[in-house]
This record gives sequence, C-alpha cells and structure tokens, in this order.
Amino acid sequence: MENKYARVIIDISHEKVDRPFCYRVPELLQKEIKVGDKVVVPFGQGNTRRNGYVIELISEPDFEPSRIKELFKLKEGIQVEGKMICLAAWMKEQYGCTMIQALQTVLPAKAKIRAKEYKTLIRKADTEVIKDALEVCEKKKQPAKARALREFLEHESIPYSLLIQKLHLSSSTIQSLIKSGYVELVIDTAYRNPLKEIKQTEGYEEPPLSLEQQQAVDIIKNDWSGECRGKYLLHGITGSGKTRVYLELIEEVIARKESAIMLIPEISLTFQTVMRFQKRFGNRVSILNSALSAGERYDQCERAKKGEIDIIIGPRSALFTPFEKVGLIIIDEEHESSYKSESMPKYHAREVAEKIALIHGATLVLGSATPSVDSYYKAEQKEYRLLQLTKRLTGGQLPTVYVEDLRKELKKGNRSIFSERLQELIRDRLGKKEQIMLFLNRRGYSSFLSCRSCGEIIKCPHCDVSLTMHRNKEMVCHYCGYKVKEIKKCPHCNSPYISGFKAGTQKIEEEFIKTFGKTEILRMDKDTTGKKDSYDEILSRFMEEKAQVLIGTQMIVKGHDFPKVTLVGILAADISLGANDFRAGERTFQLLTQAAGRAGRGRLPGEVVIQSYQPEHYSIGWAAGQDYNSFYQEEILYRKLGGYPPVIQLMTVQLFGENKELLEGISNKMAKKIKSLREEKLVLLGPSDASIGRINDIYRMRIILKHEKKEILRKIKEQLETIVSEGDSMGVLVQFDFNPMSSF
DNA sequence: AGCACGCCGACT
DNA sequence: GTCGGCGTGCTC
Repeated sequence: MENKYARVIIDISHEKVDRPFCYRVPELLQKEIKVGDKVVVPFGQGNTRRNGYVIELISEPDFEPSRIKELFKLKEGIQVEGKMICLAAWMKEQYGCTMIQALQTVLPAKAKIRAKEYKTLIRKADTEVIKDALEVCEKKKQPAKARALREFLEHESIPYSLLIQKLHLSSSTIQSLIKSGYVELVIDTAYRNPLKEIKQTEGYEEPPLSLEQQQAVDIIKNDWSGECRGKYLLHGITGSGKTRVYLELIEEVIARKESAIMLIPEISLTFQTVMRFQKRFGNRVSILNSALSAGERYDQCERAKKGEIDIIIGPRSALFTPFEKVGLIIIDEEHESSYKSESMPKYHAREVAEKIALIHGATLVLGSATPSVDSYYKAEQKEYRLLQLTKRLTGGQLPTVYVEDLRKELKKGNRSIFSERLQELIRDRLGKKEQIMLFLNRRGYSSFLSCRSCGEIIKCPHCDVSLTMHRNKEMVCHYCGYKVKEIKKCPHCNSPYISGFKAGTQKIEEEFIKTFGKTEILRMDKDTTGKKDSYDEILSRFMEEKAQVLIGTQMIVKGHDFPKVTLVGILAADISLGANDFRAGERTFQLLTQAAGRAGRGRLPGEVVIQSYQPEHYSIGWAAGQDYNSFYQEEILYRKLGGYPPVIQLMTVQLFGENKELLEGISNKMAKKIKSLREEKLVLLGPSDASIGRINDIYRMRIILKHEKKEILRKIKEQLETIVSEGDSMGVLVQFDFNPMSSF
C-alpha cells in the first residue's frame, strides 16, 4: 500500500466543502502520514493555506491528475479530531457506510457548525449618512444595496441569515456594504442557552456503598492501579444501586484527570438522576437530551474540547463527545434497543464504545438488570468480567406475579380484555385509592380491520402491512403514513361486514371506563406523546397522583419510580407478534421483567398480572419468577440450536429499488457470488422478499448470511460491495447490517 | 467561506 | 466600448 494520495476534508465550516478533496502526498511524508492526521493544504484559486484532516489514503488519484495539488505539511500532535476520524474510518469498514455518513455521525458538529455563530450586521454610520447612500444607490440603480440600506434605516441590527434569505442578497453585496463602512459584521460566538450554572452541593454525601457495591468498585479500581483497562458487565437487579457504583467510578476517573461518558437509553433520564449527578459534580457534567438543538449540542462539544466539562450523560450520540482523554465509558441499561442506530451507519453503541475504549485506553462498564443475551454470553466467554449486585438496597419485596391464560378466560366466557383476576385487583386498588399501570405490548395492538366474509385483512395499498384504525375511524399505515378516512366495504369482496379486533390504548381506555366506571386515566403512546414535553408532563401528572390509572406502551416501563403503584397489568404478553424474530423471546423477557419491576417500589407491596395467550412460554415463565439466569440458560440453548447470535454472527443485506426485475437480478447475482466463494460453514438464506415487501412503492429484497466469524462476513461484504459499484445496479440501494435488532 | 467569472444595465 | 454591481459556481 502506497500512500501517494490523501483524501482530505477541509476545515471550513460550510456544507458545500464538507466533502473530501484529493491531494498528492510529498514523498518525504508518505511513510509518516496516516488517517486522522491534521494537514495544511493549498485551497481555492489563491491557494490559501487551510487546515484539513486526512480521512483516507489511496494509491491512485480519484480526480483528474493534472489538477491535483500537493499538500504542504503535517501538523504535529494527535488532535481530538484525529481520533474521531480514525473512529469514523473504522465505522465505515465495520458497518459498510460511506465515509461521509460515518463522519457526520462522529463529528456532528461538522455539519451543523453554522449554527454556532450568530452573525449579525450592525449599522455603523448615522441614519443621515445611510439616507444619502440610499439615494445614491437608487440613482445608480443598485437595487440590492438599496434594499439592504432601507432595511438598516428601520433596524439597527439585522441577522446575517435574514439578510440573505428574506432580502435575497448575496455575500458579495454585503461585503461591499461593509467595505464602504455603513455596517459592521459582528460574530457572536457566545453559547446559546448556556445551561444554568449549577453549583456542586457542598457537603453532599451519597449513602455509603453496600458490601456488593464496594466489591464491584474495588475490582475495577484494583485493575486500574495495575494499569489494566477492562470491560465489565454489571448485572444488578432493579433497586440494587447500579448508579451508586457509576458515581464512585466516575469520581475516580475525574481524579485521574480523565473524562467519563455515560450513555442512557433515549428517554429514560429522570429528573432524580440528573440532580444526583449535578449535586455530585456540579457544572463539570453536561447532560444531552433529544430536546437539545443541533447548536446547543455543538456548544457542549466545544465545552468538552476546551476541557470545561469532563462528564457527559446522554443517548448513544454522546459517545462522540470530543474528549481529549476518555477514561471511562458506562452504558446503563445496556440491553436497550435504542443503542442500535436505525439509520446508516447502523452502529451499535456497545461496539463503538468498545472501539473508543480501545483508542483511548478506557474502561467500559455495561450495566443492566436484564443484560442482553449478547453481553451475558460475552461475560461467559470471559470477554467481559461479570460483576453482580443481587440484593435490593431498600430491602423492598419483589412483587407477586400472576400469569393469566387468556384462552381459558375466553372459554370461561370472559370476552373482556381484562382477565377475572385483573378485574378483581383493579376494583380493589380503585377502592384503596392506590395507583395502577396498564401496559400494552405494542401501539395499536391488533387494531387492524378484517373482513368477516372473506377473511381479508385491510392493508396499505403501498406497503404490505395492515392499516391501523385510530379512534376517529381513520385508517393509518404506520410505515408510510398513508391515510384513508373510513373503510365501509371490504375492498376485496365488497362485503359490508368488516370489523376490528382487540384494542389500542384508546380502546383500552374506553373498555376500562365501560367496565369500572369513570376515573381519571392518563394515556401514553406515540400518538399522545407527539409533543416534546408531553412525555414528562404525563409522567409528572401521574406522579402527583392527578390520575389513578396510567395506560401505555413500552415507554411507561422505563426506569421510573412511582411509589404509589401497587398493581401492574400486562394486557397481552405475546411473543407471536414477532414470531420470526429470534430476539422476540429476549425482548419479551426484558419488557416483562421491567414492567413487573414497576410494581411495589414504595412501602406498599405490589402485584403484577401478566395476561397471555401462551403462558407456557419460557420467557413469560422466567419473567414472572424474575429469574434471569434460568432465562439466559434456556435462551442461549435455543440460540445455539437455531444458529443465532451471539453464538454465530449474522449479517443481513438489504436491497431497495423501484425496479423489481433489476432488484431481483442484483440480489441473485449477489447470491451467486456468495455461493462461488465456497466459504465453509457459511449459511445463506434468501434472497427473499423482505417481510414488509413494499414500503412507499419501493421493493425490498433481503439476503441473510450466518457464520461463526464476523471477519468472514466482513470479507464477503467487501466482495458484495464490488458488485454494487460495478455500475449496472443504478437505482438499487444496498445496506448491510450486522446482528440487526429489528424483526425480520 | 472566499474568490473569479460572466451577465447585464449605465455611462464616457 | 467599457466599467462596475450582482449572482453563480467552484474549490483537489
């Protein structure tokens, strides 16, 4: 590999130049240069010296050779950006995305840098002078300038962006205004919305560590003093105080003048947790959340770079905070699916965290009450060190769990969505004025329409998924957003006898009121939680006991403490919904365990009712018994038998395209190629129509590959990429995904 | 972002 | 003709 040419991104903050440029590497530097290096290059007509970063080294130029310039020099010292670019290069390889896509995830600031500066133009000359100038401009027929000047008579200062957009001015016009001295350009770099100054609470003391906590902390600290940076899986049941362990470790890392990154699932950051960290670390900690604008996020990155903060708490994107030296990465609730990115690059925070830990020499701690099978397997393989917290700190009792068979209920003649036991317990709690949480597996669970005469399910005309009925009888496609008013006749056989099954959260609310009479009920799902704040709003209203009942989907089970909740009802704990998804059992177990954990968090003991059509399933059984180990043993056996991750590695290749024949052609070509490699022990499934055949009139095909070694799969991925780049695949989009999370 | 290039109307 | 404002597009 000769490093004759370097692809460089220029450090100018504008989208249009936010792409690589090819430069020749001087012979003297060819041995030395590497990806991530900061370089000085000649750029533009005047060959002005600009900073850039090497993102790739190539032996053949990818640009007309006569126009390629030579880069000037390397800048010494590895910058934070350099590490980030190395990470992006790794992600590109790992997840099969473009370098640009990788860079945009890794350096989010790069794309959004413009938001950083508030450029404003301020009137400098007297109004009299401006008036004169305006007259001159009008006489001289200089409309652009005149437009601007007139505006400056009215306002003293006008933002740069407004001037460009609303008044259709170009940068050259503004430039000449500045030159003639009428206005002045002020660049405001002050942080917008600076987080409130938070003081470390003096004398704030965390409770002492329990024996188990102390042991976990000691193991990690011991490794540190031996300069060993390991990977740990902290398996601690709910209420065993994992956060306390994190705090202790962060404290130690800070003392070593290193930084800490703590990842939390998308929406589970509670006010209590925030306060706890701020009390302890004051304004050395910064908290990211999804409500933060791009600009605000950029500010936090700048603060990190300048060393103003050394702890960041946030969702998976917080991994890319540009700290000089990361010493500790914590992933809380590591089993959560929100750690896997759904868009390119489809990275998993756990894998990227491992890579960052490697680059920086940092410690990685994964924490969960219900660890992912992937991680527990790695702990068994001694790749992670397992630390366990088995005791609840408060000594609170585990709730009593009942599993109710819905099929038996139906036989008994109970056609309600509430089993007899659940009805009985709800009446009891309503009487005692204690709180109830009702939990639904999926938004709009089975709320589709079907024809009673021909059995046809009403589907979206663009996608192969069923339409969901909302309260206003409107039928909505949750994949493409297609809507129809009301369907009165079966589109297939024209029969008027069509009806819906079961219920979504709205329907449950209606049923509840019908069965138990009118009560205050809060509902939480993606439809009612559209607005940013309403999520917190609903939870705090429930917390303040403004309502006795909370009905919701997934989102209500995540990490919130409601001491007054003594009954949790899981209305339909069914696995069959995602039948062909090998993670369905794991997800069900986690969900049920978490949901059950919501009951009896306070002094009052709790009860949990799990309703199911398949109560004999092991996920449900072990979740009811809150027995992780037994669940894991059974699940891993099933993965071994079925040949699923983490025992084997799995890669999916997804192909999208409007032209069905072309799509099938390319898919078959890929399959042929794979077969021709004659890789031993490789399992090839497909190509097949993806489970949701068409979304928005775009066809999808899928190929699934299984092998023991990820390396082999990655090699095959590279082979397949050459097919895509061969050219006759125009209009076909290909995406690779390693160990996907979503159903298929 | 900054700079050149080319278009178009105004003026010697 | 030519001068200068103004928008457009390119930068390896």
